[in-house]
Amino acid sequence: MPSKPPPPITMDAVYAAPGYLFRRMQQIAVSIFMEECKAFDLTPVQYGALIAIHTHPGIDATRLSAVIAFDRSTLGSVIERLQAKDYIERKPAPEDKRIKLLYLTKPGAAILREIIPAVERAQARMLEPLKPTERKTLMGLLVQLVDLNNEVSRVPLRAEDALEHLGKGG
Amino acid sequence: MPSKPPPPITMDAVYAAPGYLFRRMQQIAVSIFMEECKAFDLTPVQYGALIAIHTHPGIDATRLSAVIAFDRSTLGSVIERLQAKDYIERKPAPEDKRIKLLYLTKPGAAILREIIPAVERAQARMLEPLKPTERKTLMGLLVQLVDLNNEVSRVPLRAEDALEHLGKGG
DNA sequence: CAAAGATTGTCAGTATGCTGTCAATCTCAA
DNA sequence: TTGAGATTGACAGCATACTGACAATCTTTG
Repeated sequence: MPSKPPPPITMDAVYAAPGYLFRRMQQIAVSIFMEECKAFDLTPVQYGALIAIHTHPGIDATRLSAVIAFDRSTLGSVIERLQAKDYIERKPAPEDKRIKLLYLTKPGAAILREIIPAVERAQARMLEPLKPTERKTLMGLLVQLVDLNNEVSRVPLRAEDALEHLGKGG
Repeated sequence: MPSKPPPPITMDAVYAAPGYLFRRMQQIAVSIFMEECKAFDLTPVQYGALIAIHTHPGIDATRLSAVIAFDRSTLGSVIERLQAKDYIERKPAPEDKRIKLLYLTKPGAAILREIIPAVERAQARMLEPLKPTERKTLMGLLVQLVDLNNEVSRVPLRAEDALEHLGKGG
């Protein structure tokens, strides 16, 4: 009794594989974002960081990395670039000498307000080829999938857990 | 008559945005791939390149970049690494001194055969949290979306067009 | 054939993304 | 209180990803 034959090695299998499709969509999404937002010189990641700092003023880098599902190491350089553009500032935490707290500057808050419509356009364009019902279905499935796979990638903390300290004393 | 109010600036909006979900899923997908394939020391991109060279022996770097939807610049270093591992070899094209043709070596073909089951496991794990019907729906929508957005990102050629030269001359 | 234009592989430069490590600092238990 | 362990930000190192530029080469056109 022969065991089942090995799967064929073809590109067609790759093109239909989840891994390929996710990589390709990410590629397309970044491309559309950069196109719509090119007037602002902000990357998707930098935008995400600004939004998170706006939502949680005084957050530290480690917690920020958890909130935007971003590696702690890489985030350092992202913060540097945002600081160089004068969009954020870092203040030492009084009660803990290790921590530096992150705040939006006035220009940071301003560019965030201005870029939002462009980001909305970008997000809409990514799904534009689909019918409205299909868009809802896709987004619903993706939210589920990301949520249920949440512990897989090395994000150290869930967003909620990461922000416990902001509740007390804020 | 006031125009519609500006959208609220919150992380919730980010978490439900296509751009965020695509980035997150790509992150998770790579993480799962690396986990399942860690015995082979191959990245998803290197795997894709090997598959493509296997499917199209004698392909050149530019066409390869089109086939796997990969930037021409980045592909240079990927090829270097695969060559350093002795998985591929490059031969100058006799009729065009600019071009170097890519071939799998014996070890390259061997590792490809061996890694396939691990890749299959990885691909399955990415969708595991969903029900079978939902997986099919999601993959169907993603194939559509990637296909219809194909010209957006800077991939220079469609896969089919990229391979015209391989038809003539066998 | 010669000049204009396109293609190929490569490089420099920037920005993610990851692992692993480290010193400084904080926390907690003995 | 002191020492073990955890946390924080920083760094080194590797691997994508992208833009733009370049010399070498090929193709097309006059």
